[in-house]
Amino acid sequence: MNMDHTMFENLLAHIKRYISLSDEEEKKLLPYLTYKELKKKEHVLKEGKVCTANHFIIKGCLRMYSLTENGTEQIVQFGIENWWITDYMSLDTQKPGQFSIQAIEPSAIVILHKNTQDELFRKIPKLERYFRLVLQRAYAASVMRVKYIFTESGEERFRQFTNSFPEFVQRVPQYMLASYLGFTPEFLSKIRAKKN
Amino acid sequence: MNMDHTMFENLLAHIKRYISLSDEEEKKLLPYLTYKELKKKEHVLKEGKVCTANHFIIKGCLRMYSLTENGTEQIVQFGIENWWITDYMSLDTQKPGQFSIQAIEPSAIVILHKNTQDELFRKIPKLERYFRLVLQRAYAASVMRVKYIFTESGEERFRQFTNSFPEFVQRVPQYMLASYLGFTPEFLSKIRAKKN
DNA sequence: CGCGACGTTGATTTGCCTCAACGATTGTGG
DNA sequence: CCACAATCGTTGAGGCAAATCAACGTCGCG
Repeated sequence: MNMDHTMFENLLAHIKRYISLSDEEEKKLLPYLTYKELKKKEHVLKEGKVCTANHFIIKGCLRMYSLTENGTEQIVQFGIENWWITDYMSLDTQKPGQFSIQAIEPSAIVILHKNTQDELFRKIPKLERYFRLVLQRAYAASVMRVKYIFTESGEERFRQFTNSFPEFVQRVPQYMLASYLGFTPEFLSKIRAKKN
Repeated sequence: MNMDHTMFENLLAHIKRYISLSDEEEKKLLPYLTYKELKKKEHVLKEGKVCTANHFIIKGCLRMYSLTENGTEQIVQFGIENWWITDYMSLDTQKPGQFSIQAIEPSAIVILHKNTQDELFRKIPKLERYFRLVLQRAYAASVMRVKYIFTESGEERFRQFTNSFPEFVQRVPQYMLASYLGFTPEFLSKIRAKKN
């Protein structure tokens, strides 16, 4: 693990997009963060476990997913650089959750532990604002997603997603993209065969 | 309009579920709030307009929806007593939004205006925490909803929703419930005809 | 090299939609 | 207070988007 002091720079830069942060506040913040590198396919959370942390992605790509009755995996969220990813439901209730979180690529994350989070927020109350804004955007995006799921066909959603995130589509296997968009890999394959 | 000082009690009580609030802070908060009563079918936001406020529901029931290409309405959210409802996307970007918000029943709301919101948060920083927690729950619920949309059939989603919110199902017309759950009124009617 | 993971293609099936016609209920103006 | 229209829910026939199942090609990796 490459433990120099630049590990947290991406996160600090991200925070400063939303709020100002003095050098002193930065220093206070760092002890609450843990840096971790993840191998491809490594999990940070497994379905049925209590979620104990929030995860900021420095590098790489993670997915949050859930097992369905027929044994397949349903992806509900992807996370890439500069995104926070966690099971907020389990994190909030501290009960076993329904989601697993796993690295799709070799990745690096910063971990913010639940058990010290409130103490951190007491020391740097501004961070409440930062996370409020982060969550507001995440929620807005999630509501938009529900709208698209209901108003657009699978094919339309695929085309829009590809147009919006062309570089991301290259990074993940097609069967994961299909799962995230809510249809089967076979169907995605047929869409691509048509117009291409 | 019944303008006595109890208008904001529901909201104050809701805030105090998440954070403490002194009498003095309460007094500082009140000037930033506006109380409004809504007739059935009255709008607080129309698609294509910039969203300028967040809305806390004191009484009644509202829906957020969007017009589809074929002219029908897609409901993306319901709100009842003690819920905040707004188009966070438009509220954040201050660009025209994709959603309308309308009272389904005669309702009463408290309005928190965007243009004074930051000033309020500067006076009572604790409120950042309150909204962070509110948004965290809303986001968690939205992610769960996406999961159910993808992993359960329409019929299953209807049964689960009915079991989870039996009293709410009574309050809204079936065609709105069908829209929220992502299928047609005809289909909902056929589900009910089966097992009943 | 050989195996397992991933993507493709085709045949068939199905969950839900569309369209249309028809009761029941609500509400509104005369 | 009634008449009539509009709104809402129901039912049935037919159609379509996407799922399922199965077989096969290809590539990367141990």
